[in-house]
Order: sequence, then structure tokens, then C-alpha cells
Amino acid sequence: MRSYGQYCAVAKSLDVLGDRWTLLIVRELLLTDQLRYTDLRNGLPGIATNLLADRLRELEAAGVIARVEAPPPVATTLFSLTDRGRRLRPILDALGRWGVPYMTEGPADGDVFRSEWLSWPAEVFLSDHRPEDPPVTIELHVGEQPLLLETVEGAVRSRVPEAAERADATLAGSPHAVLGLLSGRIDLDRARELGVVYEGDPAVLERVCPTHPEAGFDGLSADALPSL
Amino acid sequence: MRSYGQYCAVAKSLDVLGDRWTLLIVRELLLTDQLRYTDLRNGLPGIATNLLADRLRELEAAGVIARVEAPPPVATTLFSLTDRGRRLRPILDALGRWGVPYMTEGPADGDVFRSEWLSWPAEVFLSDHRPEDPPVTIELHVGEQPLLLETVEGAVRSRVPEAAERADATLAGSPHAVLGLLSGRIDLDRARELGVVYEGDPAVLERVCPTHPEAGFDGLSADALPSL
DNA sequence: CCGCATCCGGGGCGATACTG
DNA sequence: CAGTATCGCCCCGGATGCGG
Repeated sequence: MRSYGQYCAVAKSLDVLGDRWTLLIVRELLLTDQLRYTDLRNGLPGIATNLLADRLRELEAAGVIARVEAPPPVATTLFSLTDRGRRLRPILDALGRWGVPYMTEGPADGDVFRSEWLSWPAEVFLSDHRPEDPPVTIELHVGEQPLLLETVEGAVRSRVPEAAERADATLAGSPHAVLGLLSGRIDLDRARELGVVYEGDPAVLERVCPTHPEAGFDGLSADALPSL
Repeated sequence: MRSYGQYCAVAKSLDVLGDRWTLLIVRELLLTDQLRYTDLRNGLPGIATNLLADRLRELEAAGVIARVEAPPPVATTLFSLTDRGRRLRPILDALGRWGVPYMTEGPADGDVFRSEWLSWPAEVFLSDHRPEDPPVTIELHVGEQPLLLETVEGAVRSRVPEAAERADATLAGSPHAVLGLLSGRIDLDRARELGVVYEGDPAVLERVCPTHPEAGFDGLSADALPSL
């Protein structure tokens, strides 16, 4: 990217990160530690292959990602974040938190979806109301692959589960309906009408879901959002 | 900006903020509450006037900024952030914090500079080591206009000072030298050799500056930064 | 002056095809 | 699987013009 030519920390960051697709590549690598070129391509629907190659080169030159030649039997190149790349998490989290209101009204026409992307709304909306109790996990089945939510230190974190990992409860349904439930905009009964399936102790869900009258989310509701 | 077409909070944010110059316009409005078109143009060296007009329209449509028609004697349109726009501060702060290492090696050739941009390095590097004592202020004279640092709740915040506001100490010099002092990379004696002028009780500066062997800044030193 | 609109050249980007 | 090559378009940068 052409430099802004400003001796300013924000501008310097944008010199490195401001190109189209760059931060979404970082998002993919924050959600899944190591990815192949093809995995990135699949996780970034719409990116042109030459752009992906360009961005990966630039990010490597900037010290944000590293290329690892995996030994057999994998025998392919894997991309992962460097330490400096992992320090981008606060930026992505801030962007995610600010963008959550744009999700609560449902996907726009033609939007694609991957369940890992629920990571940000889940961590923003949910919290552990009984942090002293033993931790619990909930498995989300929303897109192609599941997402695991777990209570940790009073908050809720998400990650891609290991194979055959069992959770205390499972929640399945459409992205919009599951998000409505997680945000506290609708309750479980209403969610079920929208096709949501919840299996497990209801107390597990209640433990992490927002208290019902959508409270104190610091302007995270979609109300008063411009039409775009 | 063309939408990424992804039902993801990060992508939705970038749909609104990802265009070139957009976040730098927000930066200007976070640093100074209300700005005229011409002020923005001056604060964003290099931006084309049509792009500035485009971005302001887009940001207004997105509900991030608002246009205020100032009454006489000002008689001009002022731009300011909405509530939603002010919630972008965590994003800018995260970008600023990540970008600080790119500043510690000095400005690149042709970089322009404005003293307000020292806001991020100052808040990242400085802290109040004696939060129980009465608050102190330091006035930075680095660029055209001064920047005021003040201790608040154990941290150091910065803002553009009111006219004729007096600080407990003043610090003047080149951006690179002042930044070296603020980051703890050089001490006051060395800074003075580089043309820095400090007036006031040395204890004021020591109270906020990092303890000398550049300690624990979470990878914020410029070491091991790629050449770009 | 202030707040833009218009025009125009160049390059970043999007889509597809092709290759070691 | 991991890219390169190509082509059109549109975004961006820079200059100028223009009404209030």
C-alpha cells in the first residue's frame, strides 16, 4: 500500500494493514493457528488468488506472518502469525466489537457465513454469570464446522474444537436466529420457533446468556443504526 | 467501499471503515472535537479534496460523523463524531499502540508530522508512577501547536490545550528526540544533546517517564521490526 | 476563503484462465 | 496445491474550476 507519509502511529499501522483483505487474512489466522493457502482462499470468499498471494508476501515482508514448510506427510506450506502478528488481536477485537451491531439485523443479501465468525458476537454478548462454578462449554452448530464456547475467568471465549470434543450443551440453527439468542434479543422459546435446536441443561445457556431486557451493551444494539 | 459480503463483525466494520483515508479522518476528529473541511484537509496532508468530500459523505451516511451548521460569527459547517463515531476510539487506540514501534526509529523520508499524533506514543509509553500525588501536566512543543499531557488515574492522557493554559513543565524538540525521551530509549541528558529543551522540575518528567532500562513494553520496541 | 464538483491518468482490485 | 498471467474496471491521486 502506498504510505500515507505521516509520522503517526495510526498511519504507520494503516500503511501495513490498510490494504483491502489484509486484516481479514489476519482474522483467519487468529481464528485458526496454521492455514494452507487453500484454506485461506476458502475462508475468504471473493478474494482473487493473485491478491491473496500478494498480501501474503506483503504480510511476510512486514513480519506479521511466517511461512512454514511442513514436513511430510503434510508436505505443504503453512501460514501462521508471528508474535507481532498475534499482537494484532486487540485491533481485530475492537473492529469486531464495533461491527457486531451490523450483524444483529441479519445477513445482507448474498452474505456468506462461517461459524468461526460468531466468535466476536459470542465474546461480546456472553459472559459467565457464575464464575465460581466449574467451567462449562457449549458447542455451536451454525455453519459448516462447529464452534466451541467455554467459560473462562468470568468471560466466554470461543475456539475451533478438537475432533470429537464433547461439550456440555449444543446449540444449532441459522446464524441470525442463534445470534438473536446470544444477544438476548429473543429468548429460547422464540428461537425454537425460528428453528433453533438446543440440547443440554437449560441452566448452561442461562448461565452465559445476557439477562433478558437487553441491558447495558454500550450501544451495541442495532437501534439507531443508519440504513447503510 | 465494496462490501466483503461476509456475515462477520470484523468484515462489516471494514465495509464501513476500510476505505483509504477513512480511519485517518476519524483520527482527526477524535483528536479535535469539531473541525471544518479545511481543517481536515490540513490535518490530512496528501488527501485529494474530492476524496475528502466523498469520505465525509460516506461517514455521515454510516452515522459515524455529523455535520453541524455553525451559526454566525463562525458561519461554516463543522464536522464532528456521533456517539457511534466516538466508539471507534478503541480501534484507533489499538492501531496506534500497534504502530508505535514504527515511530521509534524516526520519521521516514518525507514524512509530515503534527504534534497531536504524539498522543498515541505518549499514552502508550508514559504512566503516572505516583498516582496518589496531585496530578501534573506537561506541555509538549514539538510541531506547530502544543500538546498537553496530564496524569489521570495512574495513566497519562493527552489533549490539545486551551489557549493560555499553563502546564507544570514544558518539553520541546524534534519529534524523534522527544519520542526517544518519552519511550525511555534515551535519557534527558542525551535528549538535550539532540536539541531537546525541558523546563520545569525534573521530578515531573521522571514521574511519568518509563524506568530506564526500557522495560516490559510488550514488544513495543522497534527491535526485530522488519525493514518494511 | 470554504466546501466542494469535474476531469483525467495510473494503479489497485476483481474475475477468470492457466501452470509447475 | 500454490500460486502466476492477463484483462477490464473502478478507485485513487492530482489539478483545476466554481458557486456561496
